[in-house]
Amino acid sequence: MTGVRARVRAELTEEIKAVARRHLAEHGAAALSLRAVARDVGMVSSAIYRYFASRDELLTALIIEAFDAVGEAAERADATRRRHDLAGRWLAVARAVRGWALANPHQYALVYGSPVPGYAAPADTVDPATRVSLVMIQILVDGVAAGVIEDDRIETTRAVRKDLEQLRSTVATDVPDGVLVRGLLAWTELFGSISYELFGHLHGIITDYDAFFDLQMNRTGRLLLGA
Amino acid sequence: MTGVRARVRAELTEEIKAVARRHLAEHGAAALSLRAVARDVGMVSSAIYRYFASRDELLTALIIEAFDAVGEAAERADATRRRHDLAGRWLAVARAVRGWALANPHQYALVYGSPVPGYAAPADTVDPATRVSLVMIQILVDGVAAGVIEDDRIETTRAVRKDLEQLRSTVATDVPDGVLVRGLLAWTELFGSISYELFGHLHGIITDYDAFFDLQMNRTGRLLLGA
DNA sequence: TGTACATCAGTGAACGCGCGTTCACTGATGTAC
DNA sequence: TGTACATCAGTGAACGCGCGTTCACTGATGTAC
Repeated sequence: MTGVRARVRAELTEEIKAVARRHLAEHGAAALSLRAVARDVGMVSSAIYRYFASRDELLTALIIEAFDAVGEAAERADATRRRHDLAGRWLAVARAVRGWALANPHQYALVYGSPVPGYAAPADTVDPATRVSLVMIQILVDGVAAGVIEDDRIETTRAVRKDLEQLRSTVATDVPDGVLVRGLLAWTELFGSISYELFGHLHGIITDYDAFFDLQMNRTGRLLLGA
Repeated sequence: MTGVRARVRAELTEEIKAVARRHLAEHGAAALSLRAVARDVGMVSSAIYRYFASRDELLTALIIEAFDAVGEAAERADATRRRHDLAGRWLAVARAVRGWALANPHQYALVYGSPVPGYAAPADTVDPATRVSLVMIQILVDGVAAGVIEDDRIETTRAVRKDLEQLRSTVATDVPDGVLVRGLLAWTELFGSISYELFGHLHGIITDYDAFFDLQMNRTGRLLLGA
């Protein structure tokens, strides 16, 4: 029967990724070693090369996985709220992203932290990366369609106007510039807050992280949705 | 004359730090190697141990330097504006921090990016780390003293209230909770924006980074200072 | 002021480690006639 | 259906690399009498 070799191959590829994911979760991306992964899979180190052409290719697979995981978490959280409950959706998504980050700090650092030295992300990682942002953009699109989110005037350069136009034409039909900018601001605020907490900059300042995060995201949500 | 040995020692310590700083700037913290630094200083690798007890100690020195540098950049920028020009001060400080980050991306990543694997920051790094935040807190303190910044109501837990009280009692006398929270939000927004840009997440979305940053920080400033 | 001793900087070799990647190979699994 | 050949997975040894840290040592610089 054709395909049995292919199936075993697919299974082993998955197993290697699973072990690599565990190593990443435990020791971080910089410490991810092909040899160590091979040892844990029960292979000799050179055998990994039948499945991944290099360490970078394995890293790329993990990055795609991480983007997918956080994207899925955001989508699921978004789906738990009614479509017109924009504030609720925003908070749910924000909490979901933070929850995923706290549960998978090294994965979070891999995709949203400082770049891995010597690694350049290939084009394959672009699409999975956008998945999570599409969730938030959809909140904006829905809000604008329902007439609930108001635009406001912004002053900026022609280049930025063009960037926003470009962004709108690909994913955010009908969302005006002012709203788009607020969206991007909320977005960086979300990742800024999570990074600040996760990378230890609130240590000694805030003790009740959960409540503080909600407080911040509620404010950000009001900024995002209110005029 | 006593002290000549000490002076030479101090000079060499500085030289080692300078070379290490250059290596950090060029290759990042993870790639910082005692042996490579020693080579560039013109010493045998073991000689470094007369000056720094370990690689971690050298890293600590670089972290302190980086915090000091960004703190000083913020202070200088702050001093260029009139004391009562709160919005101007905020934008100047924000631009200064970003400017420093763009000029020294690896240093920025060292202190504000994902933690260096296997390195735990010692207590010595806490004081230099706060220097830059003190600049912004002073803007809030001045604004409150001048009666320009208004408080607003926040809903949160007792634990967060206590955290804010603690923060106020050490550095931000008379700044009410609502303003403190807005300050922290602006702060994470600033570092979130810089990290987002520096770590490549705006790539393909924004081309005019300077204008986009100003746009964001102007908004953040209004949120911070307006009620 | 001159000498005896202590302090310290820098040397060079070594320890022990782990890494990514290549390569010639064995043996099993699939494919074509 | 059975045989000959091609494909592929996995092996084991090796290459060449660089790292942090330790240690016994030499020789120069300071200090005390």
